[in-house]
Amino acid sequence: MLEKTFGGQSGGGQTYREIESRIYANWEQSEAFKAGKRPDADPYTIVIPPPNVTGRLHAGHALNNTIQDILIRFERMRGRDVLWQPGTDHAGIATQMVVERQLEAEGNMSRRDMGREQFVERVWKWKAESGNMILEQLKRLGASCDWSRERFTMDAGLSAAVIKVFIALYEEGLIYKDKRLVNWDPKLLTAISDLEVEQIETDGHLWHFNYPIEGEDGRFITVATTRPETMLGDTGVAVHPEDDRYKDLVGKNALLPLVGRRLKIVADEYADPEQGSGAVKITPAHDFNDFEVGKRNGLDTINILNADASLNQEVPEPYRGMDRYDAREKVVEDLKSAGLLEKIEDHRHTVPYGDRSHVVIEPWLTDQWYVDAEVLAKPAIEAVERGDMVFVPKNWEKTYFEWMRNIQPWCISRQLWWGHRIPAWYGPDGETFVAPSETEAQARAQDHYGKPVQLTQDEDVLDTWFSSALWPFSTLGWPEETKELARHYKTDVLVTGFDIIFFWVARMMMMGLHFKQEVPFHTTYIHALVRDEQGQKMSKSKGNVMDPLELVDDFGADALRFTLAAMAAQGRDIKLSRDRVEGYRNFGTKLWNAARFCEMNECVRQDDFDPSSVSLIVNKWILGECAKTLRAVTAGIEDFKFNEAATALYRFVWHVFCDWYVEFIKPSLNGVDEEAKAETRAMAAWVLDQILIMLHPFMPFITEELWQRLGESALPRNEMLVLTPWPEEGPGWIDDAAIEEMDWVIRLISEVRSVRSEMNVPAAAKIQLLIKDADTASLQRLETHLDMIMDRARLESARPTTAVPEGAIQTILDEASLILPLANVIDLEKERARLAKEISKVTGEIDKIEKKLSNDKFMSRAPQHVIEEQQERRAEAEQAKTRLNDALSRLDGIA
RNA sequence: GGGCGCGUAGCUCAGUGGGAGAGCACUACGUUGACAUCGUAGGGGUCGGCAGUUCAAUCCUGCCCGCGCCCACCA
Repeated sequence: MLEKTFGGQSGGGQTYREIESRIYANWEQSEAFKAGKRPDADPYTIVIPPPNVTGRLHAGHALNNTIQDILIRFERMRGRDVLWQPGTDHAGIATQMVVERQLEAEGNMSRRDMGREQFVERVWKWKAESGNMILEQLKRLGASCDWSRERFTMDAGLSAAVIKVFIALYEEGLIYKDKRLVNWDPKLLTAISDLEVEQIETDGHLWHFNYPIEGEDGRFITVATTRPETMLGDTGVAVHPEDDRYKDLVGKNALLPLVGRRLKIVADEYADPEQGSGAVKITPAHDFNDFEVGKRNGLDTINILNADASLNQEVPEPYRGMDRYDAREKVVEDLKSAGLLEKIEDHRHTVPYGDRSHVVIEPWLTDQWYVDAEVLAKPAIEAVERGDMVFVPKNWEKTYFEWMRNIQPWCISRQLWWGHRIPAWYGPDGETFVAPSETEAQARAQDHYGKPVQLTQDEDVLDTWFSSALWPFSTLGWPEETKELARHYKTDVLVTGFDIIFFWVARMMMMGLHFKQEVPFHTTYIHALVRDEQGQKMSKSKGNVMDPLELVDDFGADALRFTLAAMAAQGRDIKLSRDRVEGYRNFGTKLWNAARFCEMNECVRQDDFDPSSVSLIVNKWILGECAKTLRAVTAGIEDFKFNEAATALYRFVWHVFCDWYVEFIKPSLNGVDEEAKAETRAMAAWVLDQILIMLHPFMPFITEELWQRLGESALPRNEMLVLTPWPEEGPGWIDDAAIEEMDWVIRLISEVRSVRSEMNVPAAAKIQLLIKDADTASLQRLETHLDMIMDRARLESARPTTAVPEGAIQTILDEASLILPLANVIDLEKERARLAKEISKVTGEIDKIEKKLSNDKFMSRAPQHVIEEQQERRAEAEQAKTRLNDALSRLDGIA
């Protein structure tokens, strides 16, 4: 016998965590998630977006993995040979930061004191101890990954893939080293890519300085800047070539205050005559635009910053070693005292911040490794143009194209220790040897120099996204030609949020096409971002993080999953609300109790049961409704419309199966017609099974549990639900006549209930008392009122019908007779108001239809069936109006 | 500056070229029978505004208002 609920106090006192981990263990033990067990079936493959090893499950992960798991479980049930490839990402910066923080907290030595080798060892130790948490958390969600194939981006195999790709691209000239301005993070002391820079709107100032012109006493040129401290690195001033104000100054020099350097005044289109004074100071070493201007005009590039953004030896003595912001104040002050500060304006502009360090990024001149993304992007653009890879929703391809068509060189070197070290070695004269190993590099160096030399390996590691870009094939064994690679590449669907289209999707496309000559996946499903109830992006600093694990603890994984699926409509952010999760927990309870009802009534499935053979109308009807639900759920998942699938299931289970079917079959189950009873029992059991199957991808735990438990008391199950085949609709399952008939019955009953409820009917016993005491006058009033009630019911029943109406009409009469004695509690005013309102509503509708039907154009151009519909509607409305008016006048008669 | 998206019930959101929907919240009534993690019923919306296309617009088009996000630029 089933308990009252699945989990919780009335569920045998077991927590969701206990029950769910038991079920999960069973799945794993039976290797249900293992790929390769159906060699004759079509493969279906998803690679997980590898969470950072430092990750802790947040709502975004929960959504992302719920969707993947729905797809995976669905396709597994449809018989495909499914591989959901799991793993984690080494997350260079994030992980290094976590471990460094830990060292700091322990009061141990810093990373640099410790030395590279020891530090990396320490990170590995950390990974072994705590790097698995996120995957354990995915298991709690029910994720059915093939854990036997778990990978890590720094595994030997994946690292080999990284080296191979690096060397191949280097040899093709698509990876190169270059000295240029990069986004430098002065806190983390590493270069970062454009994508890791966040532009943040900030209130700042615009300082206007006067630079004296050399040889022309008293003449100045005014320049403006948002960053006064950079003036110490100025090497020129630019004006527009067509700007008459400055034409005579081009070729002359300005004198840089505080420093005394001569600044060449150059003509360059970059200077915008409309902006400020039209003259702009040029600091090639510390501004991306200025760098280009400097290059074009042969200006010096003077780097005035240290790695930590303090000022270096290139500036006059008083400024040396100062922090950039202290230097800013001092520069302004000094210029002011020199009388060269023209003015200060308030100015709102964007300032670049590091997305991890949250400090202001400096453009800084360094040697870094770059990928020639433009060349790699070309095939990746074409593949999407051709439709080899489609975005769902399609709109995102626009974003993808936009970025890919304007792609910049990708800076892939990072000045970190945790990551794939760049396989480049340098000879004593700086000659570069890119090779798979130091031994190999040595050999090449020997060839080059003619003798053995001392080599030093490049200190840098690769951007984490470099290895992520290879994930769809590196996890399958590439560069080895494994059978998994042959079978599962290309993969089927990539599921991710739009925030990493550039970081990851685009780069996987580039690498996949370059090294496998095929797209890594044929579909990318972009889901919404999860936000909190206020619509804010969840973040720790805002304190609005909704912990999915807490929700799982409180309401079960199924409830959270169903919530996310039901809210996964495309094109909008998801706001996760606890109430909603609770509501879907209740849905699970409802299902559980429907099963409990079936169990109590001995509704057990029959081995040879053919659902299309049923004879009772109610059973024909539920079969049809079930089939319609099956269609909706299947189509919903196939089309990535998870909310539609979830809604269809919710409605069917609760509002069709529980609300109506279960109520309708109670008489049969308690009756004496053994044949009807047997059919109904078998049907109820069969429908319940269909529900469990269809619901399983969404709510795997509760459905699996019910599947097992319901199998105990009757026919044993052949296999676990997780491996049970998805249903196929049989011929004749949808019987339109039965559905129409039952729809009408349901409408009728609802109407009667509505009337009853409005009459405020108390318990039957009370009614009996009232009847005894009722006087003639009130009885008379009630009779009149009864007519009105009947009118309302007839309104709904104004159609010819079979079998049911007699009984239904009887029901109305029964119900109404109960109401009879209640004349005294009827609020006549309220009833009058209600009638008046309905009359005006109906009148309005009639007017509208009338107008439409008298429209010549409508009559000549609208399709015939539409005209007929409208005429029918008008007739119905007029009938209704008549009745309502009658009722109103009778009501007036009572009063 | 370029692009994307959103505005529908008190709240959160579905949805459709031809009769406005769900969940939650709210109100009333109801618990010895699957389920109070429940049931029955009810109130509540000129579908952001204006114009256009159409026989017909909440839906398509344009403009406007409000909100959000992405990219680029910013002396």
